[in-house]
Amino acid sequence: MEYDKYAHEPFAVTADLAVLTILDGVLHVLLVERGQEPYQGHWALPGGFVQPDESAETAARRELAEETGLSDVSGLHLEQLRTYSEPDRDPRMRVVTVAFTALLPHPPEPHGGSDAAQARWVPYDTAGPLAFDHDRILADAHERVGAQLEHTCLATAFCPPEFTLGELQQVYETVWGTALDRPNFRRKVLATPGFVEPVPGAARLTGGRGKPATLYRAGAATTLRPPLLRPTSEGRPA
Amino acid sequence: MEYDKYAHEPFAVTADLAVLTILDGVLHVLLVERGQEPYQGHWALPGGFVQPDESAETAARRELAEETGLSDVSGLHLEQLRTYSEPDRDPRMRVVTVAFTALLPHPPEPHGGSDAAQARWVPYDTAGPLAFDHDRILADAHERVGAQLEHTCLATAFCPPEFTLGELQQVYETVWGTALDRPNFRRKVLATPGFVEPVPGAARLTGGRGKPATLYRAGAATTLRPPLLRPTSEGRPA
DNA sequence: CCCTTAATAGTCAGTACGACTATAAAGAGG
DNA sequence: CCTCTTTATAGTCGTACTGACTATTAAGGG
Repeated sequence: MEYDKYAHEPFAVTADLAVLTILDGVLHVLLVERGQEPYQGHWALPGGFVQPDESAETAARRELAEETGLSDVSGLHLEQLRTYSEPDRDPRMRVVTVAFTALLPHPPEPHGGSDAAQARWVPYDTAGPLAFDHDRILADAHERVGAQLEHTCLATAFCPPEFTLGELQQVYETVWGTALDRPNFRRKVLATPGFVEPVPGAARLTGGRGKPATLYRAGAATTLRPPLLRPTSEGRPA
Repeated sequence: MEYDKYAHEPFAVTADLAVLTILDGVLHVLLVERGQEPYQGHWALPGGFVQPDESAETAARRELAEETGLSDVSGLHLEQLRTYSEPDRDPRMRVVTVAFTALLPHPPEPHGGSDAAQARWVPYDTAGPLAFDHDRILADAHERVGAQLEHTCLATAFCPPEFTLGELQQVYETVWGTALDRPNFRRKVLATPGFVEPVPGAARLTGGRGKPATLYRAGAATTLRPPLLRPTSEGRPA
């Protein structure tokens, strides 16, 4: 790195977030409506400028707290996705964006955020054309999360502290968009030590219609060996 | 993203590279010796400032060409690793670094690079304390490449256009640091459609001592389904 | 009281995998 | 020229895992 080259051009650096959650069995993403040009009135991923004293991670967590109104975002899953730096991705100036993915269990109502724009949970499939290159960022986030489900215990990040195996399976089915065989999924999950552990208490009391399910907690494991691969569905180009 | 917040602070953006290759069965990384403060005389990952008209990817590829002296870097594997943005990672100013990994088959002698510093291939294990947070970047790159070998056909990027299965296996063994069973490795690789394809010509003529091996080319596949998992070695914390 | 719903248990054949053994084809050294 | 070493390649075998099922259990709804 050559330092005397500096002052060539300053970059603005932002941290943008693809905040995903599952509402009523449908994958949702948190979007904000832009209150100003460019792309005024368009929907975009929440985010903001990285401040002088914070890292991109810190900025992302701060923005996440502001946009969702969550009081405690310290335990939430936040992961760097990748950085987008094409010169023309912003019509106004040179902006480099470090994108993050965040996974929420049962999300709160986003209360407009601290900024003028309003925030809303939007079904992933109907997240129309977004501002800037946010369509691509969102697609990258979806693909990344889908891939992570195969190799990590990340799925529990979509679930509340205590959950049933049915709910965990729904996470996989929702993100992957495929149906899974229930007994096989159960066998696989329980055979992975540290993925989930049963809650000593009793079964679920919620207004479910069928047999009550036992509740589980996230275990200590983070990686899935062997992985839980999504159905080949032959279509996936190798 | 709020634009009127801009002008708060300019960031310098650099693209740094963890260029890996295998020399004599040992994983090597390309390092440059810094010619100026800070960290003058220390070794560091090659890299440089992103110019106004280029993306981080473009800058990384340009730096790669400059440092390695390769005339054609268009076909080489280059992949974004992650971005490092801690406020204090550079003692001089606020620098955000987009890190990349690059994989080379048979590398050329690095001829000092275009910048004053000299460049050299250094065994990964002896890549001592590096400047800035480059130790961490290098470790992240190693871990990422190791993980990619499990799920992608990336290993061929370490090999010349035509290679033997023994050479391909050596890539896995070198990066993972573990020995693999040769017949099983061979069975697995050949059972994955599109991973490698035999070269119609004859076997290798090189001065090998044993039975000549058939030559293979990289196939069209990019992902490995099912994955080629590294030996559990029980030690890996799940 | 029966039907529906959902959770959980269990079966079974095909496949993948790890650990081996065996054979083939080259060079090295006497 | 023969043998030993080296490396590639072929094949075996028992275990574990997977996908596709069927069966049973425990709730709620009409």
